[in-house]
Amino acid sequence: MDVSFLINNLNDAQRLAVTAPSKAMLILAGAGSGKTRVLVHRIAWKIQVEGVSPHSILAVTFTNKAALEMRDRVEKLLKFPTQAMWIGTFHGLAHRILRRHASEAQLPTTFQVMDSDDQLRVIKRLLKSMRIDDKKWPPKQIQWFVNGQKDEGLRAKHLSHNGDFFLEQMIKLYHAYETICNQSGLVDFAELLLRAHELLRDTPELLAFYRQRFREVHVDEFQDTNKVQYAWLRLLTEGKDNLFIVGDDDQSIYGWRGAQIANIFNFQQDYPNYELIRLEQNYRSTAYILQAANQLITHNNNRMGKQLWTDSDNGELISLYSAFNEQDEAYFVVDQIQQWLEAGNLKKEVAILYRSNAQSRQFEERLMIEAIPYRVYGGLRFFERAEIKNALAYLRLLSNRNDDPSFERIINTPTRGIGQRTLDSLRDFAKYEQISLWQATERRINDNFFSARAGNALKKFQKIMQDLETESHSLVLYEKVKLVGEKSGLIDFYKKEKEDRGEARIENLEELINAARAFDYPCEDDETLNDLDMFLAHATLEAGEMQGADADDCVQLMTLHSAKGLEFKHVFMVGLEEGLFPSGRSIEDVARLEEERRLCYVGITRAMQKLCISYAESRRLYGKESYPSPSRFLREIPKDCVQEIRVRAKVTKTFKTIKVTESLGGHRVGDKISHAKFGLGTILQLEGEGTQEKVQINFRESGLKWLMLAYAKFERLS
DNA sequence: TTGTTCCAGCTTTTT
DNA sequence: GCTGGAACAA
Repeated sequence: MDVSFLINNLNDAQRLAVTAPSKAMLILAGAGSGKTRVLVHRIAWKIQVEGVSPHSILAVTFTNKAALEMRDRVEKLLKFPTQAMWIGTFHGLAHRILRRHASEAQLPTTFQVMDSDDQLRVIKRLLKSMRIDDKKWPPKQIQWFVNGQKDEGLRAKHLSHNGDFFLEQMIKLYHAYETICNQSGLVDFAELLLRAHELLRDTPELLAFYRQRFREVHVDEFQDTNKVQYAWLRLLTEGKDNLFIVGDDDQSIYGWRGAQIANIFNFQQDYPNYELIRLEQNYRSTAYILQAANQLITHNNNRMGKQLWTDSDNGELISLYSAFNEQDEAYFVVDQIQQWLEAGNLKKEVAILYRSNAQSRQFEERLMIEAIPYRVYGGLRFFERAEIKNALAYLRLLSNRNDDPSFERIINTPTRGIGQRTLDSLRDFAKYEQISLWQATERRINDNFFSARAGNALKKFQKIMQDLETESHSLVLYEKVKLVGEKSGLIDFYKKEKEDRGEARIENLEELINAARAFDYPCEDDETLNDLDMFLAHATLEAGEMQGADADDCVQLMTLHSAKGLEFKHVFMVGLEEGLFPSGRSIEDVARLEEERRLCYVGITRAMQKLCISYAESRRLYGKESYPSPSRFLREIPKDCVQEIRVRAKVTKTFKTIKVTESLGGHRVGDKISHAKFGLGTILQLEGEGTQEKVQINFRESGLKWLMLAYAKFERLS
């Protein structure tokens, strides 16, 4: 059989990686070097050439998007279905294993997955019930602590405080949190991984089964794995060394959420016979862009070392724009986008990348004014909307009455006259009797504990759930979802809301029904899982996959983090200022600063043809004006890749209200001055009034700058 | 129960 | 400077 199509279009390094025998392989794949391609072809090669059963393939990614893409491309390459292969995210696969072996993992068969929002609610509730001051013990911090420990593979019982009061309290809370989760049958994201690891570690038959089953284990973005994820991979492949990992230490940008680049070194130690292949040929960017990226990243010490190269031309110089403030920056960027579009290019080829979400607003406003369609990534996703989460909470409670967080969420949504007092009483009783809120409600109703009013309200709620139970029994999934919308009173409730808002919510609920109708979970023959539970888990694990097709031609706005893995012909990297990028919180710590630099590296390497970098000399941040200095990363990019851009003539249009004058505070255009920091220069423009007086100076050493007259330290040379 | 007001907090984000 | 949550009054 002719298998040349599997290797024909690969370079030498890629071909080596694809055709290497089954053993520990470390593929260091630079940005744009075709790593997904290698993974996809490798899987296809194993099946097509070496006769490995699709059943024996495991491929793990971090995002659903990446998993989907891999599945898609393998399918296109091999031209046969990929259902039998386990291709998915760490969390998705861990969930799958836990569902199959729920009882061995000490979970109820109806266990559900909590997202971070649910998790935070549980913690807040917990603090209340333990009468702990949430000012002194911020819920976010506790969440951070718990997840951090779980990422490290540690449970509360493994931790000791050694007399440290803070730790002691944290451990106590961690413990209490574990108890609640277990009672309610809830599993958070970190727990999925931890439990799946413990399950395999402590159940030899299962471990043996999965070790035997997965002959080829592939991991994408390995630099982002945390300790538990690595331990899980290690369990599955120990002894057989059938672990094929692809990663790029220079693109590790998730250290703050537990990712350990050290896992690459651990891998080298744990699999001493590993083979290393570097993919250094870049097929994405022009030579100038690559040169900038290469040079920037050499400023990091903690790296394995890698030099990207390309066959392509130098391309255009990287543009650098020094904006006068954040509005000027937005004006400049949108102006450049218009030029790009006038030249006959597409909107979707353009991306604006920023460090923090708050920066998007200026660009949105400007794009809106110019009527250029755009799309902002991030923000609230479909399954995270309040109305959707409310409907899902009814479904969860339907599946599992012990799900207290869901009970809390909907007991009075829509309002049915169950007030704080009633709830507090129920909570206390449930806590005292160690039963769920649902059970507490039942018992209190039977005992006629409450006043007629509160009691009736509770009975009403109880009846809703009972009716749902009996009526939904014979229904298919989407009909159940539909029924919940009606019976719960949510639809009626939203109908009464202000028109726009309520209408949108009802539309979303209808969309949820559609999602349920279309839901089709990957099912192997041996799996007979409850479709409602699977749908609910899907909603949590793939909260973002409902977003519309990105086929629309829009300018793309996103953070640098979410740009990883994507590429655009024209990239704007904005806000390169000390304190913003690198983030002020990372400046003091070398490791964190290096992560910021990698983030910058990721940003640069997203660009295929044209890269524009900008910074503002003044920026409004948290309501007050700041005067940041340009990012240190700018100095780390070689000068000969960069050209400075000036478009003053156009930009003054934005500042119609600003008075441009010939002289201000005794200074005149054309004056020669000397500045304490920037040295000698000439005044080019003066504008503004009062405290907003600004002066533009052309410095001999450091070029054009706008300075605030009130702050600037310079004197006139006569 | 709802609307108002005040106050803290404020990278990055997937799962 | 904006937002979300909590505390408070009507």
